[in-house]
Parts: sequence; C-alpha cells; structure tokens
Amino acid sequence: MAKPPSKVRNRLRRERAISEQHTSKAQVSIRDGLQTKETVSFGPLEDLFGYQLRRAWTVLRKDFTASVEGLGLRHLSFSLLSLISDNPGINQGRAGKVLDIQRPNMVALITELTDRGWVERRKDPEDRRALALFLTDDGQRILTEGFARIEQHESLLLASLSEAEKAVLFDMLKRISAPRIES
Amino acid sequence: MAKPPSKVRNRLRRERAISEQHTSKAQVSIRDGLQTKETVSFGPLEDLFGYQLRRAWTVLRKDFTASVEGLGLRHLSFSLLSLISDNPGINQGRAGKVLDIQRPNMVALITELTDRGWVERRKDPEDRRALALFLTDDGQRILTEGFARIEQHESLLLASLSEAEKAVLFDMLKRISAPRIES
DNA sequence: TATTGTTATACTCTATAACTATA
DNA sequence: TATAGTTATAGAGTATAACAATA
Repeated sequence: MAKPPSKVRNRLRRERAISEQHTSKAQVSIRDGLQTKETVSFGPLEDLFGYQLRRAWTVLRKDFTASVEGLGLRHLSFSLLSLISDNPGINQGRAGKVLDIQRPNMVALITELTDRGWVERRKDPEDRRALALFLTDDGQRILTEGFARIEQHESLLLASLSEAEKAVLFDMLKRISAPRIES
Repeated sequence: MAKPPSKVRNRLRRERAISEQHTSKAQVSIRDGLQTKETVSFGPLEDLFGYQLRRAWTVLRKDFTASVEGLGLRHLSFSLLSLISDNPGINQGRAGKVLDIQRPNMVALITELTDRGWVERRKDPEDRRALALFLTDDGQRILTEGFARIEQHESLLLASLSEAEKAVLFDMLKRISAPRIES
C-alpha cells in the first residue's frame, strides 16, 4: 500500500549526482564589486525582531544544508531522527506535536526515513491505530554523523559569541518558543 | 506583457473570503488533555542553535501572519515594502540582494505588489535594463498599518524579556547574520 | 562579456479538509 | 464520538539554468 512517493524516490536518486557545488559559503554578500555601490537604508525594519530572526535563521538553514551535504538529511528529518533516537517507540502524532509538524506532513517525512532504511514503523499492539517509531542501526549512524558535522559548523558560526552569551541567547530563544499553555 | 501570474490573482481573490478563522493563537500546545500524556526527552537536539532558532522563528512567523491578517502582507512582501519606502528608486536586483531574495523570486513578489497598487515599477532612464521601485500612497498606508500591528504583537511576544535582554538579543542575532565579507 | 529582469521549473516546508480503521 | 494515520491539495519560500535586452 501507500503509493510510491515519487518525490522521495527522486530525492534518493538525485542524491547520487550531487558532488561538491558549494563547500560552506553561507555568506550574504552585499557588495557588487570592490566597493559597496550604494548605501542602503534599512529604517525601522532592522528593529523588528521578526526580521532579525528570519535573517539569522536563513544563515543557520544554509549552514545546516552545507554541513550535512551528501548525508541525505534535511533539518526536519534530522530533528525527527534525533527525537526518535531519544524516545524509541514514540508514535507519529506525538512526534509531530513535539516538533510542531502537522500530522499530514509527518507521513511523507516518515516514509522517506523508512525508505532510506533509517526508521522502522511497527504496529503498536496496544493501540492498533498507532505506529511506533524506532531507529535502525543505519539511522543511528547517520544521526551521529549528522550531529558531529552540525556541531562543528555551529561552533564556527557562533565563534564570535562567548560561552556566557551563548547561554543567554539559548535561554531567550527558549523563552520565546516555549509552549504558552494557558487555559 | 508578463503573463498574468495566476498565483497572485488567486491570492487576491482568496483574500476576500478570509473572515476570522483564528484570531491570534500562536501557541504550541504540547498537552493532549489536562495532563501531559508522556514525557518526551529531547536529548542533544535542544542544545543545537539551529533547532532553537527554527522554533523561535516558527513562533514569530505565525505571530506575524496573525498580526497582519486581512492586510494582504506576507513577511517577504512586508520587508520589501519597507525597504522600498526607505530607498525610493532602488532596483529589483539590489533590493533582492539586500533582503537575500533570489533575483527570479523577486519578479512575482514585485508583480504582486504592483497588482495590489502598492508599488510602481519605472524604467530607469540612466540604465534601460533596470526598473526603479517606488511606493504608492496606498503602499505607504499599508506599510504604516503593518508596522503598527507588528510592533504591537512583537512587544507582547517579547514581554518576558527586559529591555537590556532585548538589546543583547538583537546584537547577537545581527552578529550572526551580518554579511561575512571575505575576499 | 557582464548585468537586469525574466521564464520555467523543482524542491522544501506549511496548512486544511476529508477519508479509513480503530478506539 | 474521538483519535492515529493517511490522501489530496494548495500556498509560501527557496534555488538553479537559460534567455532577451541592454550595458
């Protein structure tokens, strides 16, 4: 069952063709030549938190892509692998809730990971609707390799921040994204 | 010229149908009922900067969408309007470079803004390849209204941070996303 | 030759409605 | 009735190659 998702197959196929287009150039070049051609004014845009956060996230996203090149990981599949590794047997719905991924979007994601042989879906004997998720040995290997590469890249990216600054930054980001449970 | 981009037309049409689905619920609920069903372990994922940044950006993105509902703004079109407002006559390529938007992706973006009557494209008499961008009065009005709403939402979102913390946060984000000009 | 804007195209991520099989 | 997973679909953002007009 479950029609072969061509997108996943295509991704798997495409991967073989990737060589080394860009190594690690996450720069945002504003220069047009040797000189900055015109000065650009940002105005109040620069003072919006959303704008700064988007810019920073863009840098991190590109850096992530460069760091895991060739592994077949995207940031969503990577975070999902990591979550399954730390919570063997977790089901799709719960994993999606925790990572803020909609239920329908989990399907293709998990399918891709099982197609790659990194994750197993097993019927939960206690609730025959649910599917329990487990990492394979290959999945664990990819995850470990991914973590190593990403941590190395991140440490370079954050080299300009002190340990204390990093701690403050993490704390603030968590406070912003922490689930606001109300009623 | 320029075939009518159906996506833009669809968006404009769709807009009229939007009423009030969600008012401002940018919460990430982890709860399934009254009790947290199972405890989930995040492991080293929580210590990755990229992960935390993605989570925070997701919160901001949803909050942005809620705050400008009904105005027809997305975060890209909003930042573009703002840039044009502060740099009248800037051309597409330069605006795209500054905002880190690929050249081809600028086309539909600008087309949408001109279709809405918020931006004018004028041939640059000094370089007949280039198009200079200007805001219309309507564009300026929408931008002003957008800023007012977004700033209000952001102040609520960042209410848990002190002014000093916000300053530090902005400084760090800027240091991370600052263009790294090398050679 | 190089650059501006453009078209075509593809991939990733996000989001909603509706279905199925179980509970 | 409600929930877990699924299908279909659409919108939004990002990315590359190739072209015409102009520099």
